[in-house]
Amino acid sequence: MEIFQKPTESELEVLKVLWQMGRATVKQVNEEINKTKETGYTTTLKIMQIMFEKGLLSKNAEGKQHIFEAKIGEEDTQKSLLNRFIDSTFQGNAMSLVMQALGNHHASEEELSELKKLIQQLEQDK
Amino acid sequence: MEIFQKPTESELEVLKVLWQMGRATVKQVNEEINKTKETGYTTTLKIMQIMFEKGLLSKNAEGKQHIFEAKIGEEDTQKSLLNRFIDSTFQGNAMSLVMQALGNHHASEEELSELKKLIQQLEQDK
DNA sequence: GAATACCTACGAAAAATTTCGTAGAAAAAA
DNA sequence: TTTTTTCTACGAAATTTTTCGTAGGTATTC
Repeated sequence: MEIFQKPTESELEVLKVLWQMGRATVKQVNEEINKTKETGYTTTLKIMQIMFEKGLLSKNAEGKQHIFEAKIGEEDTQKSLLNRFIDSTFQGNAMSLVMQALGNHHASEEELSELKKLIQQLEQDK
Repeated sequence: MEIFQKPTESELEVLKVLWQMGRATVKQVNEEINKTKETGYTTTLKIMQIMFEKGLLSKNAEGKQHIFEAKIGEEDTQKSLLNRFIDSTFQGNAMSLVMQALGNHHASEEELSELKKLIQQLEQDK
């Protein structure tokens, strides 16, 4: 599941919107992105066209407009980007990343107990 | 501790070497980088000069050569990059990143018990 | 002290990414 | 049917990042 090339920052923004909405027009994606950051319509369009060429998105003509969908899954992409990030920033030391993330971000009780469950599971799989 | 701008990929490579070596000449950094990826000496030099201008590195003339040092710490930088990464890739959901990292990477027993200790601590700090 | 080796400075080319203007096609409104 | 609106396509400019060639300076060697 390491086939696709790393999406750029802009591409990732588009993917996030599409993962959330499922399928959307350029206009919709652009509007969503504009909640965070001002960007022209044609800019978003261009990014999405490039992503289509790269195979990151699929297109579907519906009348004059095109409906886009992400062709790469959220989890897979996160996984792949996470691995890269661990290598590039944490020297491959995943545990160090885990500890830092846990230390810096507030975790609810539920989350902690879920985490404990996962750890137990990992311990059993020895 | 969010003052510095995000280092580029190349800059991060330089930082990694300097964090490991403490202080080093361009030549040393370049040699280290070349173990992974072929890069010309002047390329590395240029990157390091830019980093110096940005305040990411400090320089120290010693004879004709300059000794460089990282001015930003490894942990702080990791922390800052990690936050950005969680936002950009995991929608701000740190727990989701933790779970994925744990699931995908093998953890030793020691690491797991260290992790459990941290969790206990977090639970107490409620 | 001339030749050689070793470094840095600088600028500019190359590559990758992002942004946007303009043209033109399709649909909707008048 | 003409006008207006709404989209996409395309190309090119702008920006950012990376790469490298060349010039010039300092130390080392002969």
